[in-house]
Amino acid sequence: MSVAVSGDGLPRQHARRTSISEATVARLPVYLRVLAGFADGGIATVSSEQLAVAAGVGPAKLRKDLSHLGSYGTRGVGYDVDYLIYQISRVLGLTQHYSVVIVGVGNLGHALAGYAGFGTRGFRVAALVDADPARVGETIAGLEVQHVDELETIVKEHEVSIGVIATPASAAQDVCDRLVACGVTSVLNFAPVVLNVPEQVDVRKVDLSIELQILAFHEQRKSLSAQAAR
Amino acid sequence: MSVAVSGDGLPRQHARRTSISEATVARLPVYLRVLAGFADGGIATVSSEQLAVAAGVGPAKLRKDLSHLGSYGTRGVGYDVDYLIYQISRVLGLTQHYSVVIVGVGNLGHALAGYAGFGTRGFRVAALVDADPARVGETIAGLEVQHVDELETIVKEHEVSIGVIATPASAAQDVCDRLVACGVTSVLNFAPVVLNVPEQVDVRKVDLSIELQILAFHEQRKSLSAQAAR
DNA sequence: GACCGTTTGTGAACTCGTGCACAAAGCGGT
DNA sequence: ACCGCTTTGTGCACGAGTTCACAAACGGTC
Repeated sequence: MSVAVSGDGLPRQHARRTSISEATVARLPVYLRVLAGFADGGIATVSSEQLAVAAGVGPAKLRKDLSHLGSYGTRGVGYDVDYLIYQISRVLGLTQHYSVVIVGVGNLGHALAGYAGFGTRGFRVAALVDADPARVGETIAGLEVQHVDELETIVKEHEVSIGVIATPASAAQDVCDRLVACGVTSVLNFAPVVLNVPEQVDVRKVDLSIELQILAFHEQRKSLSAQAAR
Repeated sequence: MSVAVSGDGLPRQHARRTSISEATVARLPVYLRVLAGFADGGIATVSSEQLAVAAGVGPAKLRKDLSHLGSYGTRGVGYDVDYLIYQISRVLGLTQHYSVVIVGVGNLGHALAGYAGFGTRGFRVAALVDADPARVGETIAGLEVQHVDELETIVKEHEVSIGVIATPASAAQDVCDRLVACGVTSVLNFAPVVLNVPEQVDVRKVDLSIELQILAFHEQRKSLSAQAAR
């Protein structure tokens, strides 16, 4: 596998040596979690078959995914669990540390602040902020809630790279703009709006309402086909 | 279990005659929300261009998506907002009512119970259950928390069709099995595990940890390419 | 060292989703 | 009734992602 030779002098911002597709990147964290489970169970080696079953994908897809980040398996044997964990962590960038700021400390913000997933694997919640003065000063999960006016200061001081938006829909775009303005380039959005951001900023959205509606569609499809079969 | 394992090359594709692709279905709720905003603003007609911008997709993709559910636009004019809302709602199955049970009333369960998105558009939270006896009896968002042992009774009585799993990872598969056993065919999973379910059951997962790790990957990619440009 | 069963890594075919470009279709003005 | 402007719906080409199938590679055994 050769490293991409950039012959174009054009300063295109992405599509450089990505070579790892978005679909693969979305699955790597799953593999990582499954592997961590194997490691805890004292298993030193896994085959693509075992890993695939545990991760809920096909063995071929799994092997192709892993092949995109190098040849780290041993033919006839499988993959060394610890080594694979290290490699995936490295590719995902989890060997670095990322500071996260959570904006909006409503029901959801509370839950997020207490979520253990943030603490693990290189993520650290640097601050919690809210626009409601009544909430400022409250301590949640060992952090004191600060006012949203402090946002710029906080981002600069803690070198925040990831912003989590857990505000009402009406405030989300404004908060997002402010985050982007002070240099945040990754946003995780829980508000039910489509955020408008410059090209270099990555936004991932988590939207319960949408998930429910997708499930509703399939529910209807199933009940319709059951009816048709009658 | 019944999940395809080694050898059998049977593709577990659950689509029978879905003339609407999964990718399109995932976008329809977004269109619906944007359209609702237009309707609130008193706008009666929108072009694919306007809708596309507001929904964050390309105009061609939007038109193709809408064409999959019929020809509901008028050439030279655009789409009637109210009529399109009705048609998308119908296709998504939102004209029916769905009962939801939320399992696990920790931080996240609390937030979900209070989430307004459940109340709207045909979804009703029928019950909240938890395994912790200390939590049983507590009232959240107007609902009394019941013990998880009541799960089967609740599902039968309220004709629950959608189960939301907000338990710790260790309990998720067990809860899921019980939901499936009493007839639930759609599951929204917040626990960080890969659920094993029979073919006819749809599972959608929401996983904060995975989203963060995907963002981390892109953060790293951006910082690396910035370094290379130097 | 050669053989054997196992498992990886990957070319190749195939499916699915996206973007382009344009003809068909409607509306309003003359 | 015609013309010109606007916008939809869609055929087509392209690219991304998935699955298949198999040769190459490896450890263990004789």
